[in-house]
Amino acid sequence: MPELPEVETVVGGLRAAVIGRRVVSFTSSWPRQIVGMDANTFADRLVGQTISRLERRAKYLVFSMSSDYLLIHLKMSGRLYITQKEHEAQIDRWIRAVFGFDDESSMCFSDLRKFGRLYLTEDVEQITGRLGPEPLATDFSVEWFASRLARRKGPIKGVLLDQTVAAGVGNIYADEALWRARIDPNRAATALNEAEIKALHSGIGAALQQGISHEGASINWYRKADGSRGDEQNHFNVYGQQGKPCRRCGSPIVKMRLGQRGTHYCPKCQT
DNA sequence: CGGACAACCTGGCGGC
DNA sequence: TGCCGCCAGGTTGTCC
Repeated sequence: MPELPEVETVVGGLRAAVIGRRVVSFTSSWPRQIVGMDANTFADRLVGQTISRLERRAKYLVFSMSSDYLLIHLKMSGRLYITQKEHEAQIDRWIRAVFGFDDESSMCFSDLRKFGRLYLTEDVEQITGRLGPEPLATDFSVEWFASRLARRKGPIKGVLLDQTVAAGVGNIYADEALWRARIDPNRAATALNEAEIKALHSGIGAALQQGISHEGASINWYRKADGSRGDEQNHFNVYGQQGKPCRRCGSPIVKMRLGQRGTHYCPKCQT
């Protein structure tokens, strides 16, 4: 589920509620979500720390605490909600962890598929160090992007999903970016010319920006921090649009399998 | 190092 | 209805 725009939306929805909050309790019903230490160690170390900042890095939420960073990755089905203590149980069926705060509110981590992960570390780089630049920041330059593509023989679609290339892009926004750039997802990354790389670079930015402006895509599990849905799913050009006419040329959108991922594109105008 | 693929989980959906 | 297989916004480990 959540890619860069969804995580960005969740971060924005949580920030006001968590900044300045001290963690007074932590419970987990699925300890395997905690990476690198057992649940008791995690809880003991976390409780008492105060949240000073909340940022997004790629698809991670990064909470700056008194002496550690708390990182959360939502993977496919993770949700984060702010709620009052007495309402925790009724949020949804898949609450795997609850962070209790000093003002009686809680942050609930719901995760149907149990792929989501929690990290507590003094050194945030240990977890985010291998990620590529933020695709919406200026250090994600066309030149840098081109240099990364030049050493990848495989299909461009797969390269867009590589978090060391465009950190935060996932399956939806990769397909949408390729449609915007009119590039066939099967094309070898090394075969793209300068104009195509430039178009793809700006296609990535435009697709992500549109996702953010619609507060993410709620196809299935993604929810905002207040439990409501995003709207981006109503604005897709290709993702999930198989059989429907291309908004640009009218010919039917096709879904295929590329790598292990469903891939949506217009065979007529993406070449 | 790169590529291919299985694994991690649960639930929804289409087909029979 | 019921069962079965397939699919899903992601990453990581293993093998070649």
